[in-house]
Amino acid sequence: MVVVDSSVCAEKPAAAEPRERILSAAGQEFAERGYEAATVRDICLAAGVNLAAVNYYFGDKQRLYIESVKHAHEQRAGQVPLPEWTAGTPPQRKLRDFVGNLLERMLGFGQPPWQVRLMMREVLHPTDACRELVEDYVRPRFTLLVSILDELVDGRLSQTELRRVALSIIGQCFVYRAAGDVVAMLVPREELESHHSLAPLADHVTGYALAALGEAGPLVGAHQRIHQFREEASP
Amino acid sequence: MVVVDSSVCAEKPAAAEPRERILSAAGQEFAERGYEAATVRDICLAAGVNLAAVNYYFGDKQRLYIESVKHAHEQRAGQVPLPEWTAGTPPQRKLRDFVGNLLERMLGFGQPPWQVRLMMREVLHPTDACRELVEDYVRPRFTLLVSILDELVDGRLSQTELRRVALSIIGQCFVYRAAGDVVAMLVPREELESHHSLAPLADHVTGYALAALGEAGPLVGAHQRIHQFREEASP
DNA sequence: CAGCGTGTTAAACACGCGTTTCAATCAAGT
DNA sequence: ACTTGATTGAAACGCGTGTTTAACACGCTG
Repeated sequence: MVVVDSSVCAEKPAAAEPRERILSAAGQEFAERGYEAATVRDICLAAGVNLAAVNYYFGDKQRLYIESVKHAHEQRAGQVPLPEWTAGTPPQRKLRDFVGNLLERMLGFGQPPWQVRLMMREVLHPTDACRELVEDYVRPRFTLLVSILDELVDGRLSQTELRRVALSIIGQCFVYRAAGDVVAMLVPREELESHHSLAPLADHVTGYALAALGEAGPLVGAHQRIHQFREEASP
Repeated sequence: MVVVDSSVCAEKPAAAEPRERILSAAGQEFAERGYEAATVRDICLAAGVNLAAVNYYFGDKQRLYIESVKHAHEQRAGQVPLPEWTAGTPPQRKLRDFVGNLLERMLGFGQPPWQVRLMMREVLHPTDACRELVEDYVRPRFTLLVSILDELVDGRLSQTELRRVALSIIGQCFVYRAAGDVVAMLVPREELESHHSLAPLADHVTGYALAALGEAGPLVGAHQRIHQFREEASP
């Protein structure tokens, strides 16, 4: 009967602690087992709170799920901000930065892996609560990528074609995260590391795109060429 | 207590009917709702059989799931066979055929969409039962693609680089199926059709790869160029 | 101190699930 | 026609789930 919204908790940082713990535990459980298979009991056990807490703070399981997805996204969003570009930054460099940024967020080095996994579930089977997440978060990034590509080809491709190229770039990054387990079965063990480390992947995807767009030489025999667009000391 | 295996049903085509119906209904339910959310009751209701039938034919829910995944795969496998190539077929043509074939299987035109959706779930979260599916089915295709690419660049790329390119190609096709709903949110309504129809997509992916590998001109201003590699009358 | 709201706890509830049971039915074999 | 085994039918059983309840502990206010 007691209605609790986030603004109340923002005023009381001491009381916000169990709420945070529940959100974190719920995110992990939902990401690992899926919505149906994850149980409120396990979540509360992992969070170290009583079974009734989830109902007290969130009302029911579904609203807990929605909040945990948002929570995971908000944590992720601030962690890997886009680099700052000056007016003179060449589009090739922007593209490399964007791809590196995208891969860093998707493969999530040094960050808890369940956050992305949770969002991947939403991508595969969107729920009402998270369509807004696409609007607020995914679309701006997508639009940015399209504009970078537009600058790169200097208006020589239509918007339709630009979107296709953008989806090609995203798809190449996407497959490593979404189908990561299958990828791990397909490539030799010793090669896996290079397939899942950031810089070689980003170089490959960027070089692949630049070559396809005629903004760089073909991939064949051009292994090191795009290194000029890479910042050496990554943050 | 009664053990029933498929060989027995193969001898009695009349008795094989309910088994097939259950498999089909189960595949649909599992694909739509996921393993946990799908209920045996709904499956039996949709199949028009009694609740006890699933236990009689398959033992329990898990074995029904495994069998339904295999069943969906086997149906799919025979439906879209790879085209026959002669010794003189150029690798560009092979690549275009392969990509078209991959997209046709993934986007599944004119075929029940739940079969692919079911397998997508497995790709995202592989279960024990379906790792063999990767070995028997995915790996041969992947190896074939790598060999086509190898023939295309005539040994000028290492196996590691070839695998990366292969994954890039697969990723581009993959994203349209796995993240199809999100893609639908990102591109304008009227453009959706062209993004989800086979020939333009296959042309784009193939052209993108050929351009990146230096086997064709860049995408910019080369809209129609790869049509020479496309068979006009697709089966 | 009494009153009250906030947070927490343990126990219980109602429901839907996978699974089992057992009798009824059907199709041959002899 | 009777027997036998395979198949189907309806009902029930446990069990685990999400959710609710009511009692309790604490801190603050008047």
